Amino acid sequence: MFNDPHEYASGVTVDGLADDRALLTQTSRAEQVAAVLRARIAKGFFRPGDRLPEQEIVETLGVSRNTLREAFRLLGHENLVVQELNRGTFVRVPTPADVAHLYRVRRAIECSVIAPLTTPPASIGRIAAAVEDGRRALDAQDGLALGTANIDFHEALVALAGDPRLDALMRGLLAELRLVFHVMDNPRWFHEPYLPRNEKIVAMLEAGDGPSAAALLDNYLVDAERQLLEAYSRERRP
Amino acid sequence: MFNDPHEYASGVTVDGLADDRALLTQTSRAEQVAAVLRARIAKGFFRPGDRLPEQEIVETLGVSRNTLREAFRLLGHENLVVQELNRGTFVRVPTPADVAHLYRVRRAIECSVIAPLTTPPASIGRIAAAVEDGRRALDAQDGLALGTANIDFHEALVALAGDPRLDALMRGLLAELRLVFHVMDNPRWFHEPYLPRNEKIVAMLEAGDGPSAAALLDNYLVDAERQLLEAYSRERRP
DNA sequence: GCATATTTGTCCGTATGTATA
DNA sequence: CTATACATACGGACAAATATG
Repeated sequence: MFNDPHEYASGVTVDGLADDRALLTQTSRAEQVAAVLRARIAKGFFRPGDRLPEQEIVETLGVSRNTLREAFRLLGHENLVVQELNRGTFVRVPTPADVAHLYRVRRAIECSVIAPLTTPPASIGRIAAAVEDGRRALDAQDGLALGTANIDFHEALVALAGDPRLDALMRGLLAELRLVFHVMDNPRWFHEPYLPRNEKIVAMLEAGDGPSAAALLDNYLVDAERQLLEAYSRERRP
Repeated sequence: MFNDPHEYASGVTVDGLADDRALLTQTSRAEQVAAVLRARIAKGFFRPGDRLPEQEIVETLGVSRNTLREAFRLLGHENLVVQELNRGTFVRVPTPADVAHLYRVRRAIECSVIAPLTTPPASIGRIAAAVEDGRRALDAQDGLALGTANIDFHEALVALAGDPRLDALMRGLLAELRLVFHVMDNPRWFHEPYLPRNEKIVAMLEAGDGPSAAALLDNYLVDAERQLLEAYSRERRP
């Protein structure tokens, strides 16, 4: 098929196109398995502290143990699971120190993205849309959707940098933060008080005032961290 | 010629690799193997673009393919190697976009650590020591030691946060940044102009003026990134 | 504390597919 | 086009550590 000369339309150049084939379908089994497990963990099907039994997962997914173990290594490096030698692989149970770390990095990253802005960013639509989603979720008393909208908001903020690797870093932080909420008994309305602040940040960005938006966001995240740590140490199951 | 296994690994040396087998004794085999390869990459024995031949490494280190593949997954997740499906594992060749990303995160993290400081930090000794090491290296015309001292300086800065996970994050960034210098022809004296700035930052921290130190560091890193990107696109081998 | 069953850690053999000379 | 070397993935094996009764 790729070698059939009739496949080529005259006048069209495909020079170097083959180099990009790697971008199409090329993903290893281990990555695919990791993606499946990552999704299960994110949705809370696998809860923090749960052991992930090799044999059972191997039989369910129809992959070999070696492949699954490669996937475990990936997730371990993402801090979504911990691998205890000769004991197995467990969904990570974040410590308060982990929470502090996550918020520390979030503040540094998110604020550094918006602080330099002096004009309204072109792609502010996605940010505003996330806030509106949050408002609708709040009106509909949908705590889960409110949490999702909040995550979208912060991912959209970081996306302003136009740095795909920064997006990936942020996704990892938020994925880990999700574990914190899965540990808590009642995380539903945690994000409620922060929706008005999100709206104010959008307004400041639309006014081209990045520094003020960053300052507000910084305070916001400090407050959120404190509130979360209080609730976390109170609610989390040992 | 066709049967010589070394023919495949043209440019890759595994001489002395067996010496590092002593490191294989503490945690899981995969982590140990990853540590060995990480060290080899950091020191430039494996250069950016080099393929890491599975069979040869397996034979040299005396571990199974499965274990080595787990180690490769770890290194891939650290962005030190790229795994091209059915082609193999290669030491990563950073792009200019990667350099920009690394400096973006460095600026955000490092500045966020020292900006809040209002009193001289207790553990400033390690920072000052790194600067002094740099001064000695410069006097001794030792470019390699100068680079090492510079890395120590920045790691010590981040260590002020007292966050082990932040230290690990920073180590990863600097490990990847090392790849950039391994690609360049003459990175030896790149850090020279920044030693005086390091000294000034130490002075500001000793004066308890975190915000000024952070501002200086931010400018510093912007300059370094620009200079590095210029030199990188000029010097890097294709 | 002991014996047993289970699970993990690691290695090996092998079949299949892919890329390259 | 063929041949070859290599990577991918699977399955089986066994020792070691852990969990269980």
